[in-house]
Amino acid sequence: MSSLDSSPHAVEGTGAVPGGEVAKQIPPAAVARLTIYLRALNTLLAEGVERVSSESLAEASGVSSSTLRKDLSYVGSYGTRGVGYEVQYLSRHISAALGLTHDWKVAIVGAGNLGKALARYGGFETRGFDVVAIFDADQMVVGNEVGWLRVSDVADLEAVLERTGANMVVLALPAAVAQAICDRVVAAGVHSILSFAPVMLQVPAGVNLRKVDMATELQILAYHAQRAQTPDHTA
Amino acid sequence: MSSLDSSPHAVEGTGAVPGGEVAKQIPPAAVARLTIYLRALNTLLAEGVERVSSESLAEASGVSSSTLRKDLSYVGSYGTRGVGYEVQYLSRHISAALGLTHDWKVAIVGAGNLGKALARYGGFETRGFDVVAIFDADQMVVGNEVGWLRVSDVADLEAVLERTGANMVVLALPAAVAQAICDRVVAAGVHSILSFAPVMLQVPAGVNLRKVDMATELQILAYHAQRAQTPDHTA
DNA sequence: CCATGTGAATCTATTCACAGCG
DNA sequence: CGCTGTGAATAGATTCACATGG
Repeated sequence: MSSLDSSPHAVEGTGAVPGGEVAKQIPPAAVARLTIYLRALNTLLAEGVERVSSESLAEASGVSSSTLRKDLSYVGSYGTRGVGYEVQYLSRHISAALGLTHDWKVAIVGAGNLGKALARYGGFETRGFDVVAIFDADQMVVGNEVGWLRVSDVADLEAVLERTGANMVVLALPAAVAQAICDRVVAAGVHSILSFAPVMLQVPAGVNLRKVDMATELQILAYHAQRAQTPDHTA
Repeated sequence: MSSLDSSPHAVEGTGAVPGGEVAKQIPPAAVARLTIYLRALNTLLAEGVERVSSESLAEASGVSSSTLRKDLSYVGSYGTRGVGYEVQYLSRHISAALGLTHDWKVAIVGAGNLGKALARYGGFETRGFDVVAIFDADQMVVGNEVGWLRVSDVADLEAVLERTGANMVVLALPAAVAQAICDRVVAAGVHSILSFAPVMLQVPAGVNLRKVDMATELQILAYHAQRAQTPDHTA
C-alpha cells in the first residue's frame, strides 16, 4: 500500500488560481464515482440534454445528490446556483480532472474469449482508450485477426509494447501465468495494469494495479442473498 | 495500489433485532476481502499447506495483517493464539459465513465473447457456482453449444429460469437492451444480478445488483497514471 | 427564489497497541 | 514466549443543513 502523498492537506476553498493548475488529490471513492457521472453525462449529451441538476444526475448515477455535489466539489465549481450544470461543460471538466484529455494506449494480453471481448468492446475508443495490441501464447491464435488487430506472439511482448507505445495493459489470461507476464509488463515500463486473472499479483511500488474478479462478485452477491433469505423480522 | 470497492448499490434491510440472536452483519468492505482470503486459503490447501499465520495470509492477500485479523473477527474466532489458523478449518468457516455452503445456480444472458468467456470460466464450479443456462437474442447463436450448455433463446427467459432454478443472473449484453432484460429477470424472481453492461440499471429495493465495468476501471487507472506523471513538487 | 457548494456532524473503515491465551 | 483477537484511536467517506450567489 503506497501512501505517496506529500501534500500536507487539500485545502479547498482557495480561489481559482488563474493560469496555474494545482493538482489536488481526489478521494478514491470520488474518483470511482466521477467515471459514472461522466458516462451519465455523455448519455445525456447524446440525447441532446443541455442542462442537468445535481438531483437528476445523481439519480441517473445511482447516488445521493449530496454525494454527487461533494464529489464535484473536488473537481471544481462548474455549476450555476439556482440552475444546475451545463452537461458538456461539466463533462469536459471531469474528463480533464481524470486525465482523459489525451488518449491512452491499451494492450491486451490473452486472446481467449475474454481478451477478444475486451478488444471488440466498442466502449473504449469513445472514452479515450485505444486498443493497440493483443497478445497470445498459443501459436494457433497468433496471427489471427481480432477486430482490426492481429494477435501478436507474447514472446514479442516487450518489443511490441515499445513499438506501439502502450501505456496500459489488461491481463486476460490464466492465473498460472499471470504473475510471470505481469512481471514482464512492469519491467517493460508499463505502470498501469488491469487484471482479470483470479490471483493476487505482486507488483512493485509505483505500479498501479486494479483487479476485476467475477468469482468475487458472485460471492458477494451470495452473501447478500443468503442474508436476505434468513427469516428477518423487522421488529 | 489496488482497491476493491464494495457495493454502492441496493440497500438491504438491517437486521439488528432486539432480543434475538441473528447472524451479525459483516461490513461490506470486509465481505469483499473475505472472498480474497478464501481464494488464498484454497490455493494454500492445494499446495498442501495446513497452517498459516495472519501475517502470511495477509501478505498473500495484499492487505495488512491487522485488517485481516479484524475481518476474521467478524466471522468468528477460528485461530489458535501463538500458532495461527488451520487452513481447511478457516476456509470452511469463511465459506459458511459468505453463504457458499450450497451451490448457487447462475444464468448468463448474452452469448457474445464475454458471455462465452464467463460460461467457460472454470473458476466458478469450484467455488460453488453452477452455470445452468446461457441466453442470446440472435437466432444464429441460439442452439449453439457453449461449454456443455446449449444457448437458449432469450424469448424463453422466464421459462428457462424457472425450469433450471437459477437464482443468480449475469448480464453480458449491450447497454441498449440491458434495462429491459434486467426488468424481466427481476420480474421472474431473481434478486441477485451481476451486470457487465456499461449503464446504470435501475432495480427495485430488495434486488441486489453489482456492476463491473472495464471502462470505469481503465479511467481510474488513467487518473492515477496522470497524477504520477505530474512533477510532484514537495513545496 | 432555487440549486449549488461547503463546513460540520455522523457514520464507516483502517490502524494501533496490547491484553489474553495456547 | 508468539500470535490471535479486540477495544481504542485515527483516518476516511457520507450525510446534513444552510449560507451563498446567480
